[in-house]
Amino acid sequence: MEITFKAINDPTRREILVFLIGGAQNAGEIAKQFSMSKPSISHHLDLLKQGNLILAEKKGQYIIYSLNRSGFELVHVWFQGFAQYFEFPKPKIRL
Amino acid sequence: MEITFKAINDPTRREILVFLIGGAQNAGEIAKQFSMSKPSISHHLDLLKQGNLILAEKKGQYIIYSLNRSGFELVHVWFQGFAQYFEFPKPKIRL
DNA sequence: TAAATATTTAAACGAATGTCTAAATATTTA
DNA sequence: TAAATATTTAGACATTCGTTTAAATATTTA
Repeated sequence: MEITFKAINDPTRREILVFLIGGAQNAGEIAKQFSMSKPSISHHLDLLKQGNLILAEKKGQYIIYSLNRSGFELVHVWFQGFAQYFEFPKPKIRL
Repeated sequence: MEITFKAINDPTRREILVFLIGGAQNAGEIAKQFSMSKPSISHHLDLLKQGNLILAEKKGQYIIYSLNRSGFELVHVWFQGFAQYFEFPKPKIRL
């Protein structure tokens, strides 16, 4: 849990997560989105992976990254206690 | 947003938040929960306040801290995008 | 008004973090 | 097999972070 919150703490890593909502991407494509060296992005990807927020799958010489449900679920569960405290309004329409 | 995620990143601060689910408390009572100096707790409370996760209200010589909806809402909204990504499609009802 | 209580502010310091460049590893292509 | 491509690992360095003790501020009580 500690590592998951830590992973979410950095703005670049949050941007990577949002970027991956659009679909899985290899490391190079992810790095292109940022004005930062590839090793830095690689390091961020590693932390996101450690926090179970992304999955890495090797495909030839590429590594494809995608969102990982389990990290998000962990944070979601933590927040549930507060959601109940505040009684966030439930959507009236089931989509 | 940056400061809100930062505030949530520290384990002591997360414990303070959980503690406050039980109800508002003054700084001294909060500090009692931790084996840490009062100035450290004071600093953590300051960061939580900056992140709009808690409210501070002066009551005589005490300062009463309570959970603040707005910080939690901000994080909640951020997570909504991912919740949608992971959610299984709901069956459509034929009318 | 002086002392006691509650809390914060200030200054210092080691540990953790994010970034870079250079080098290493793995895979594909010529 | 050698060169090119994709990505990571290693090492260095400045900045940020969490903690402490000491001092300051504010309020209440005797």
